[in-house]
Amino acid sequence: MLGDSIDVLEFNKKLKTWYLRNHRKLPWRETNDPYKIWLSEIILQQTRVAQGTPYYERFVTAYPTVEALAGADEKDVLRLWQGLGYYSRARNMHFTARQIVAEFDARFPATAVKLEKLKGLGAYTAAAIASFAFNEVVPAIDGNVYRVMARIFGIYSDILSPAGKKEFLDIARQLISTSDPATYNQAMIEFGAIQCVPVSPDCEVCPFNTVCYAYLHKVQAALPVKAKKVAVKNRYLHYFILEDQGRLALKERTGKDIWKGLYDFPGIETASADVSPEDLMQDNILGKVLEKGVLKEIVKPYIHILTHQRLNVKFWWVSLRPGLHPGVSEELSDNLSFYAPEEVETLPKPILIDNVLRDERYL
DNA sequence: GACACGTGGTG
DNA sequence: TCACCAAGTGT
Repeated sequence: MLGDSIDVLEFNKKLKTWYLRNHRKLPWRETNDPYKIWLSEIILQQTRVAQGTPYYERFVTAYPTVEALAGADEKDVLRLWQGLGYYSRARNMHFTARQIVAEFDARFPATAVKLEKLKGLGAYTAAAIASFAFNEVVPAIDGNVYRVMARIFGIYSDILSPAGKKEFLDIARQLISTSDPATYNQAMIEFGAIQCVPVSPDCEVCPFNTVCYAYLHKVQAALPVKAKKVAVKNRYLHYFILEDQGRLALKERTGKDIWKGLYDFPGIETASADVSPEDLMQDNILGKVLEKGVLKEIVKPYIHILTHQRLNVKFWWVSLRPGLHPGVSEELSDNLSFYAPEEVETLPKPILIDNVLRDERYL
């Protein structure tokens, strides 16, 4: 399942050897105290070690135990957190400290499943605490681990999607050392943090460079895959429905834009929802034909949602006077042609175009 | 499942 | 300058 090229035992041996030789000494690695491990994990969420370490030291000094933290005022906790960002981490941590004292006699639950029920502890943090403090055999998969796994095993699943996460988790469960899960997890994280770094990793000194998929295929930069959260963009389109005795002018979309290969109407795009008469008349098909026909604004605006675009669309119906066709289409545009209703029905069109024609009782 | 949540570092 | 990111979680 991991691919025939990589043996689990061998992988673990190499990883552990690398870790014992290369890992950094970090204060929260010197303890098995679940409270301190928890503190460090919360602080390090989406936060660099260099930035979080001073906060960890201050918190341990100010609140050495979960009881001490539970006894603090929230505003003092937030004050100590000041500058770290993501302040809900501090509020949740304080809330959870009180819960642990009140409900669990100040003792941390010892399994990832139980830990994950606590506020501020998700899958990663729960697994990390269970593993580091209680030696539970459960993979702690953070951003570093996703990167390491994606590259070594050539996994292209989106690490931000639930399906992708499950895939990584399934593989990690096969991979984790059952004899020393804590070191395995620390090693995977540390390996990602200082060897298998996001940008320009030094693969020449990597112990896995004989088996690493990303190295062998030179796709380190492409892994892991994180689906881009492309902002939905607003676009404002104005379509002109040119009608010549029942026939409509349509053209095939050929560009790199949306709806390639489908047929729609001529039109313009504007920067905002507002369109001035100048916009409509200036350098476009409507300007050329308007004097030859009757313009009817279709007041109802259409909203059409694409994956990364929100189209705000207005239609303008232009009834051309008889006798213009043929000839008009050639004058207006190369690929613009007039089609009878039966033909319009047959042409492939965006559903938006189909909708407006049915709304207008044309189809 | 998308989005908000913070700050400082990096190319 | 600025997008992108760094040991994620809650809604």
